[in-house]
Amino acid sequence: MKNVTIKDVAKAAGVSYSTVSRALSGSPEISTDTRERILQVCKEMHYTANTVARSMVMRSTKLLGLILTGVNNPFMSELAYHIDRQARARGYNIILCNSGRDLDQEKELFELMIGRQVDGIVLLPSGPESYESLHPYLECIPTVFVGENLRDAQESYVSVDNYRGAYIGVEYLHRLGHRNILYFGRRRGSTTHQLRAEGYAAACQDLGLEPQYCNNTFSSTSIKYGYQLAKQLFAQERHYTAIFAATDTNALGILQAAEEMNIRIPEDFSLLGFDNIQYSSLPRIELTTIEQPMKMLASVAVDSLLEKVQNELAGYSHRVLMPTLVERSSCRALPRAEG
Amino acid sequence: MKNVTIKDVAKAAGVSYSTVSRALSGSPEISTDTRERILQVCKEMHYTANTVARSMVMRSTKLLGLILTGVNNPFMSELAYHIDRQARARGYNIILCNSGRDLDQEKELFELMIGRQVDGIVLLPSGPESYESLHPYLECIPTVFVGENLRDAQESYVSVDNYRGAYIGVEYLHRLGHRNILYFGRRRGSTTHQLRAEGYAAACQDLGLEPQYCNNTFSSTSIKYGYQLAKQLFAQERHYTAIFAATDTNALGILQAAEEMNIRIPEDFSLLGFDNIQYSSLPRIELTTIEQPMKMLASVAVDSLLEKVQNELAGYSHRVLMPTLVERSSCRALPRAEG
DNA sequence: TGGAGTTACGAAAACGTTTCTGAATATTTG
DNA sequence: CAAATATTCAGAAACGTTTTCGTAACTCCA
Repeated sequence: MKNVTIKDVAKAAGVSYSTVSRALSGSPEISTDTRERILQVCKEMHYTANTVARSMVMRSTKLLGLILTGVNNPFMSELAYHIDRQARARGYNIILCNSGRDLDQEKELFELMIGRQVDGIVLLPSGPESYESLHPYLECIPTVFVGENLRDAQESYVSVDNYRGAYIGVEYLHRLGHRNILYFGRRRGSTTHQLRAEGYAAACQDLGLEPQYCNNTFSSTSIKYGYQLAKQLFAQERHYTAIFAATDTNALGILQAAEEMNIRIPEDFSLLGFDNIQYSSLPRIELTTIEQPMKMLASVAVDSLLEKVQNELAGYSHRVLMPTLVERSSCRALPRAEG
Repeated sequence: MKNVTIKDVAKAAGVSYSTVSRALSGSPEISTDTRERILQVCKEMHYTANTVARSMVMRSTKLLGLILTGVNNPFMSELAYHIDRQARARGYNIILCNSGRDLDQEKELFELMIGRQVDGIVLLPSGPESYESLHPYLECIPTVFVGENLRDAQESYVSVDNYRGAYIGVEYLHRLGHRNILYFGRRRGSTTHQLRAEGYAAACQDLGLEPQYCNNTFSSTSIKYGYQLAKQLFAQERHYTAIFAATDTNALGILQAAEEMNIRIPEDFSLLGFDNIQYSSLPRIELTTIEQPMKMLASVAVDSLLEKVQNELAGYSHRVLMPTLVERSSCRALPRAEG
C-alpha cells in the first residue's frame, strides 16, 4: 500500500501507463474489459493517484486557501466549518492560514498560497485596509472577500447587509416600545461597522428617534473592550432603555460589566446584539441578536470564488445577504406607560 | 507577476535554469556575483517558486493534514489555531478537514490526504474506534492522535492526563468541604471518558467518599444532552452538594437546565467542569473547571508528528500533559457545619 | 608552462501524472 | 473483397522544479 504508481499498475496489468490513466479517468477511448481488468488491479494494489503530479499537468491543485485572522474566533470557526463542507462538496480542499489580523502576515500568506498554486483564496480580511494592501496579489489569484463589505471595489465579496441589519434591529426595539436606544461600539474603521452605524442612524431618523452614542467610537470588537467601555458607561446616568451593540462580542462585554454592577438585563435595559455567534445562544447568555447567515455566507463565498476560478473572464461579483432577527431573552417590551 | 517560471528567469538572466535553482537554494556551487544578479532578476520579475513542482522532486509537500470532527467546536477550533501556528513556524501548512464524527468520512479523508501526499496527519479522532478503523492507513502515513488517550496502542498520541485531572477535581471539591459529589456524564465509550471516570472513582476511594453517578452513563457530550440529562436529574431529590461534569459542554447543559428550574449555582450546588473551552470563561457562565492546556497540546502534537516525519524509523511516542484547575465562580466552599 | 585540483556552470534525468500523436488492429461499406 | 473508417492502445511530450553528472575554465604549484 505504499508508493504504488501508475507504472506499477501498468506493469502488473500488462498495458502501458497511459492506458491505466485512461481507465481511471473514464476516457471513452478504451474497451470495457481492459478498463475493468485495470480497475481490478488498481484495487488489488491499493493504488491511490498522486494528486501532486496530477496538479502539475492539470495546472489546478483543487486547493483553496482560507486566510482568516484566527480560527479560534467563534464567528470564523463557524464560517471555516461551512466553507470546508462546501468546498469539499465541490471537490476542493482548503489550506487554513491564520493571519493574526496582521497585514504583513496576510501578504506573506498570499505569496505562500500563490506559490502553492491554490486555485483561489477565501479571505476573511484583517480589515478594510486589506483590499489596498493586497492589491498587487489580487490580480494574480481569484479571491473572494467575506464578511467585509467592499462597496464599490473591483473585487468579489460576500457579506451580510449590515445597514439593513442595523435598521431592522432598531425597528424591532421600537416595536417593543423603546424610544431611547443607545448604539454601542465602533462606528468607523471597517465598512462593516460604518454600515451598521449608518443603518442605525437612518432607522432612528425614520422613526423619529434621537440617535445616541457612547463616547468612544473607536473601540475594538473584543469582549474585553466591550466590558471596559460598558463599565465607563454604567458609571454615568442612563438615558436609554435599550442598547444596540455593534457586535455580539461587544454585547458579551456589556453583559459582564452589568453582572458585576448588579444591573439586570433585560429588566434594567434591553440588549440587542449583531452576528449571532455560537456564544449568544448559550444558557444564561440568551442574547437577542441580528443573525449573519453563516452557512449561506460560506456557501455563497465558495460558489462565487469557484465561478471565478472556472471562468477566467468572469469578473467580480458582489453578493449581499439578508440578516434576520433571532429573539432570545435579552430584550423585553416596555410597559405602555413608557411607550 | 503571473506564471513566471524558473526558465523565464534563466532566460532573462542569461544562464541555465539549473543555475537559477542553485542561486535560490543557496547552493555553494555558484559565484557570488551571478547569484546576486539572478536574485535581482527574480525580484524584478516577481518570481515565486512553484511549490507543487518542488514537492514532486523533493518527495515532500510540507503539508500536514488536520482531520477533526468539526472546527466549529470551540475545543477543536482553539486547537486548530495553535496547530496552524506551530506548523507554520516549522515551515508547514495545514489542510483542514472536518470528518463530522463519521468513521467512513474519516477513512475517506485519510485516503484523500495520502493522495495529496501530505507529510503527516494530525488527527482529533471521532472516537476510540478510529484507531482500529484507520489501522491500514496508519502504516502508510505518519500520524499523531490528539486528545484521545490511546493507552498501549502502537501509535503516537498526545493527550492530557484525564485520570489525574478528574482526581484533582475531586480533591478540590473535597477541600471546599464537599462530601457528596455526583459524577455527571459518560463513563465509557472513549478512553478519555473512561479515564476521567476512573480518576473520579479513585479519588473518592482515597478520600473516603461514596461515588455517585447519574443513571444514564452513555450520554453524548453535547450541550443538549447535558441539558436533557440534567432535567431528569433535577426532577429527583438531591443527595449531593456538588456536580463534577465530565466535560464543559455537559456543564453548560446543566447550567441551562438549572436556569430553567430556578436552581442556583453555586448556591444550591457547586459545579465543576472539564476542558476549559472558551465558553467557560464568559460572563454569567464563569465555570470553574479542569483545563486542558490547548496550546501545549497543539505544540507537542506538531512536534512529535514532525519527529516521525523527519525520521522514518522514529517509532511512536506517547505524551501525556498535566491538566490544571482554573477557579471561577461555579464552586463554593461549604459552611463548616456541613463539612 | 603543463598537469593536477578546484570552481562555476550547462545538460539531462527524475518526480507521477495527463494528453496528444500515431499506428495497429478491427469493423464497416461500396 | 478491397478500401475507408473506427476502435484501441503504445509512445512521447509536457508540467516546473532539484540534483547528478560532465566539462570547460580557472587556480595553483613545480
